[in-house]
Amino acid sequence: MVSLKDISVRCGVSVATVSKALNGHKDVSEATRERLLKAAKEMGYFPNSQARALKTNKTLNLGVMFSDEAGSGLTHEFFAKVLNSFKIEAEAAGYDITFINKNVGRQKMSTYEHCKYRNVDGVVIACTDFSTQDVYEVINGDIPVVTIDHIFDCRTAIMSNNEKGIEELVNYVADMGHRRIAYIQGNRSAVADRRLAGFCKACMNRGIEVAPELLLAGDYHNPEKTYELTKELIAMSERPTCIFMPDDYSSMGGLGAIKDSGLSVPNDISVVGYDGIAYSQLLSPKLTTYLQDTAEIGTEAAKKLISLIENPQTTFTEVVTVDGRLIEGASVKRII
Amino acid sequence: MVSLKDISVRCGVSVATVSKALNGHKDVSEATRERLLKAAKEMGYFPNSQARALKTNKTLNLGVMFSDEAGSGLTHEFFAKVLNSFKIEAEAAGYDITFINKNVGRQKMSTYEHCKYRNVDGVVIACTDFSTQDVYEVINGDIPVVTIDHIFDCRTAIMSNNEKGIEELVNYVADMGHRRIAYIQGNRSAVADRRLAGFCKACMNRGIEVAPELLLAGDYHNPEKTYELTKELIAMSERPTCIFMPDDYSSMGGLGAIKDSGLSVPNDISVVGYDGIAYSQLLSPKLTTYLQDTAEIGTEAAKKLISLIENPQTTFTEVVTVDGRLIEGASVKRII
DNA sequence: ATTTTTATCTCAAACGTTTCCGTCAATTAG
DNA sequence: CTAATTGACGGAAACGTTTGAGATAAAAAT
Repeated sequence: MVSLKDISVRCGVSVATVSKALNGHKDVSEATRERLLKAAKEMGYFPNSQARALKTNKTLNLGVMFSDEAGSGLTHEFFAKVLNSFKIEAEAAGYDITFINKNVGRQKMSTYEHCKYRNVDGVVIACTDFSTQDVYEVINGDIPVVTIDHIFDCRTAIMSNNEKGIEELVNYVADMGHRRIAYIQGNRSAVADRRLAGFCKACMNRGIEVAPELLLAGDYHNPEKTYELTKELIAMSERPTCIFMPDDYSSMGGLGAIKDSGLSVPNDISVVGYDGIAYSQLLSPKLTTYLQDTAEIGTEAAKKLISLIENPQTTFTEVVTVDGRLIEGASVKRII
Repeated sequence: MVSLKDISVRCGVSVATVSKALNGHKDVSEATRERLLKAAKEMGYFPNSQARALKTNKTLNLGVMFSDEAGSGLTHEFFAKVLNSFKIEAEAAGYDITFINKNVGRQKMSTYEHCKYRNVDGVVIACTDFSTQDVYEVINGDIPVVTIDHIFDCRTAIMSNNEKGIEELVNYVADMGHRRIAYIQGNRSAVADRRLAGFCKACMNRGIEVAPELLLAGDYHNPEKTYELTKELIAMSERPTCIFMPDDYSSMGGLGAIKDSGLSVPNDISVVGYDGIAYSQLLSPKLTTYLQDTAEIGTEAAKKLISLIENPQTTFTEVVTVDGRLIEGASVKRII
């Protein structure tokens, strides 16, 4: 490994000068700068990030805390897409991203401790469960943090506009004439709460009664559970004309239940999903759903985080709301 | 930030002793070790990974090179799952993983240069295109490397058994009585070649003619293209009784084409996919496909890479083949 | 009682940077 | 012509570790 020193001896200058030349400081003549740059290139020099970080306390490294009770963080399409755009934006700004977990070497440590150990410049948190000790520690630590889809006091959050998304779907469905609408919730979480709030509010605005028996407690990303619940709904004496599934993926289970019951979508019953994943538009009929702007969420998260890091004095905690877009498929039938 | 020095002054011992105590060296008495450990904990000490790496030349950090012409690396379910299990295994062994790209700070650099800069202990490469200059540099560098689904000379590779997968599918389909089988290829790559080879070989073994007009050049992960090609196949005078789709995701396009033509699966035409993604089993009929053992691939990749890193002298380059498993759905009809 | 071993700890260099401060010559100002 | 300014560069400390070689004292062996 070729170091600054190697260059300095070969060129007969001091290490300090080489460092300054390569980092574009002004107190080095143009002539020597070029000479040193040339030598550096010839010798295949690359800065040692560890040494640099040791001195500067900047690692140009962003931690990603992605957890999920199922442990399948990356397999989750929403997370994967958000992370992907986060990564692209971060990389464009010169930051690397590394996953933060709970052990390094043989030692166990908390996520926060891990962040300190690696000296990440900032952390983005995207979890299904924000109520853990691990999250709490990071939130209360002194590393810049951005959270996704969860609001903590005094921390910047990027929020997918869940409330608005559901509202738009309710309005759409109401416009199609539906009045008896079932809603299968996701597992209890801030996101689920917000969506439910949006549902109830929009129903109220449209004068639609929210019948308790049509408000089912389901799970996100759980087609099996959704299958069961959909069966229950279908078996009702006064069957709903439209079902809100927890998300697109789960809706596959719901659609299966409907098919297995000898009914068809949208003729016998209408269905809407949530997320706007690719598959939803490959089904027939295409699913009417709400596309979350995952690209924008990830990009925004990276931008805000980097801004917090690089301009700590001028950047303030804020909540960024990212709207999505209703995708009109063919899974909702006009009944009026 | 509390350092070894802080502990040493507080406890009245030398920095060296603290270091040794905390790292479990034997030349420190049990009494002082405990005293130091206690102090370290109380003071909230955490080792500085940069300083440590600077000395030891080990970062406990693994680079991940995930590229994809579409730039959608993480969104790709196969990649995401492999990466996920890779991550789990690596973390269990105490390694972090960071994505390697082409710029750090304001500077542009090649992937290999980036690896050197970050001093990753090893790199795993999973790309759709292995023929780039960037891959070439890494392969020819001096960092331990494991590749996924591509074989380079003198480098360990983890291979999904594509040949066997297709062979099993052909045998299954042949057992069901199909003789006129269409095969939509993925885009030109080592994987596509291997699958095609498996297809031809198995057909030959079963005495099935591989008709050139039934061998179509398609794309992986491209439902639209697959839609078109399936339409072409359906329109043939002597229509195939079974179609091999490039992969499960693409097959959604093919299934759409069949439905749009007023035909049904599997009654009018049989279909098989490849990958075994979750969605394929939520369709009705369920897709008959080949489940790649992504968990094993990722786990194996991490194990081999770590082994190369930690036992450079006793570990040799090898090719690990990971078998998958045929999933019998209901998309292939028995016609004999 | 002397020597050897063992256990425990310290010294000090090294890893590759960055950066403040100082030096020295050349240029400009007075 | 002297004094002040500027430009270009070097010295050296510092960041937080690790580690082999030495030091010291206590224990064991002779």
